Amino acid sequence: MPAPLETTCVSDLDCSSGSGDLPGFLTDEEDCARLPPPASASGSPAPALRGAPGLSGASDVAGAQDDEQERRRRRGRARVRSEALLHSLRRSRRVKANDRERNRMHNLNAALDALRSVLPSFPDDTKLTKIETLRFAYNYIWALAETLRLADQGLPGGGARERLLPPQCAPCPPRPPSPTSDAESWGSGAAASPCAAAASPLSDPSSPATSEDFAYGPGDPLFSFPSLPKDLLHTTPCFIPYH
DNA sequence: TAGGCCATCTGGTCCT
DNA sequence: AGGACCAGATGGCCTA
Repeated sequence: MPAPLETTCVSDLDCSSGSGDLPGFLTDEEDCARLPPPASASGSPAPALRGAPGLSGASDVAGAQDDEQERRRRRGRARVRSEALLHSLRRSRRVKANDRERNRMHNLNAALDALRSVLPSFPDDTKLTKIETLRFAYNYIWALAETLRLADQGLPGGGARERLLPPQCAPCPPRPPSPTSDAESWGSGAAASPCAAAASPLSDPSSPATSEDFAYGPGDPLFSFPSLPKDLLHTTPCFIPYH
């Protein structure tokens, strides 16, 4: 539970807390500065509290007490105004910050949607989660780069790119779900990761690709839905650092 | 009902 | 000083 907004200068003794940036009202500090020191502090009544001309005795004391009470009331009202303004100022800044943060996250989500739109689609239109989108994009880029590399090596038969990457297929062959957690598979490095074996669509990255290495798709038993997306994304290369 | 995913709020930190 | 970025907290929704 987030801590509630703080207020300052809540104590009668606290007249130094910063609220001086709020224009148009008497701050606590100013309020305190204008008031004479308390009688208890000086040991004698402040000069301003001394009797007005024509007053003496008990009425003199009563008048001083009234003045002190009035000053306390004014100081209290000023403090309330100060705190209310400070609170509203903080509140408005917080609301603006929330708005910016919301907008920032919307932009981030829009970028993720744009990324999803350029990734190979699944037949059932399953929307990838955020983490799945990032993993899939990573794998997809890897597969495309690998495809280009193999094509540049002059894979026999021609049309290597078309054979390697059917348009409706995921870039990497799905594997049975890994028993290890994401954190384990992501945090242990590419080589040691259970994903490492699947990091390459080839059983051996150094060996030439065969059509079987990439031959999967809607006709492939491994290409079964709806389990594919999550299985694929849980078991395909996981090189994005996870912490 | 537990767990996953997500949106939002919030306070802290860094940068301009 | 204000904005961007980040991570933690929280609550809602959905699914197995």
